[in-house]
Amino acid sequence: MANAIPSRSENYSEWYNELVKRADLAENSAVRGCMVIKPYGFSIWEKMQRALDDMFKETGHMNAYFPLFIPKSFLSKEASHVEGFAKECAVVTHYRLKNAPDGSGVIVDPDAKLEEELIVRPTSETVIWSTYKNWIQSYRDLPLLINQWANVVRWEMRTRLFLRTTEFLWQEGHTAHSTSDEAMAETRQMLEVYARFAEEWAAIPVIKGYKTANERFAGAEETLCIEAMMQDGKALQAGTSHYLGQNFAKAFDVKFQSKAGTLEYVWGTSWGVSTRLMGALVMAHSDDSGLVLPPKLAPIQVVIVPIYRSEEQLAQITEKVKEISAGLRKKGISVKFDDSDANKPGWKFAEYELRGVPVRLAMGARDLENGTVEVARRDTKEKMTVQLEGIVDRIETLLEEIQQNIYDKALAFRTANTHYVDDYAEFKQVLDEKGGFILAHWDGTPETEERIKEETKATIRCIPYNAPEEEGKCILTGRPSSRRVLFARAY
RNA sequence: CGGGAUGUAGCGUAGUCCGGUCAUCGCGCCUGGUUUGGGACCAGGAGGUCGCAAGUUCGAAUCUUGCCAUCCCGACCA
Repeated sequence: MANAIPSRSENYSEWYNELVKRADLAENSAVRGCMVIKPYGFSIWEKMQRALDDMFKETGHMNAYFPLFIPKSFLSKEASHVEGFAKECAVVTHYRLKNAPDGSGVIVDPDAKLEEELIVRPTSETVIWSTYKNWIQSYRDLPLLINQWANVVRWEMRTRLFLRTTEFLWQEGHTAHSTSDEAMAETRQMLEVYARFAEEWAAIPVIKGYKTANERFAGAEETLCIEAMMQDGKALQAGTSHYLGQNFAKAFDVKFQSKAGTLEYVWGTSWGVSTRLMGALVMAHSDDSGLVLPPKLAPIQVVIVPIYRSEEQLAQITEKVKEISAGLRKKGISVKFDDSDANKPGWKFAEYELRGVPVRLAMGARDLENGTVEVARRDTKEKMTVQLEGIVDRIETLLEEIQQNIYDKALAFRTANTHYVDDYAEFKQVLDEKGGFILAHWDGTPETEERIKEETKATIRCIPYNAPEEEGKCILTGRPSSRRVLFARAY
């Protein structure tokens, strides 16, 4: 192992950083805090986009595109929204450059100052609601179900590839409804979509729940989220869906005439997932040998490595491989045949493990003779030699098995690292010694939540949907509580 | 922005205290050959304003000053 990446146990965050770079997902760019998503990484993101986009369409949404720039005044219209977003934004103040008088390059032309500054969108509620005002007059115009795939900018202090970058890619859904109930139903529905995507595609089990008032999206009345556990026990918010009430409708004066003839403000939602999901994918499944990708999101699902001593042998192998590839492709399975002679088989094995290719086939002289092929699965690293007959069906089944196994493994890990705690001292001890999720009682006040956060760095990730009614006492104050909430240290 | 550290080839590094054949080594890259069932080997080769700018000196990667950048720890966050 000449090029081993750091191990998870030694230094988890270094393992993550190295893995993202070495597996060719992304790298830091020349621009502070901004990353370059490389082709291999981007093809995973494309698969995520495709899966999510299909689900959005199935639930009746359409894509549209709104401006990158937002007039500064828009951001002042929704009071709590400003509070949450006005701070870390990129601001365009000028529209022209000119040559520096001393020839040292270009400078901003001071005469080209904008009348009103433009904000590079940190999220698009404001531009979109200002547009919706023109689109909505009647209850017949509702519901309005729009999504946009876009980039946004948030001027974060410290960045990490995929997890927190200054510019990131995401999708943001923005819907408008004639009733509160319908908006709330939409909010829930989209959280379900996210949960289904996380579990069925990314193979990441998630906990669905409500954010506390402290953690709520700026401008939302209710924020729903899915929370995932990473292999270091920390939580990662994988998606959010917000019930906006009439906040943005009021801020942008978006009203509709009801069937009864009354004029009412519309009800809104917004929901989003970002390239942060890429980080979640890496941290949830991968191991010390590299990425472990769920087959449904893997850019290459099957790689075939020939092992040969002569050109004739390679030709024979290639012929067999063509049959297998054709069969796999017919089933929609992506295959790569790596017959480059730049590297030896051993090198290729390690390389494709690093890149997380779910299934590897190796074929050599031995196999030609016996009519077999070596099948290796990335998730368990098991290898077996199997007959060529029926190989395509076998691989198809194997891919499904791997998808399921990766999910099961993540779920087992989460279960093993979720603790029920009833005492504050134990709470701190579990956090420091074991990490993971903690289900504990909380008195429901922001003050208590804040103090626990300050003292332990743990936050309330969510109030789980399915939290059973249970009498208990707040771990900090001892005041009564009727259900447990989910605490964890988070990304 | 506060605290700490680091900038030497595409990447990772030695040398910096003590100025003088010191620009070192590994990976990668190029050429040719032998190899190929778990990260091959041999031979040859290309590649560096030592972060930038001043200064001290006969002489600076090394000393001084000032910039710039990056990383780690905080405050902020999808």
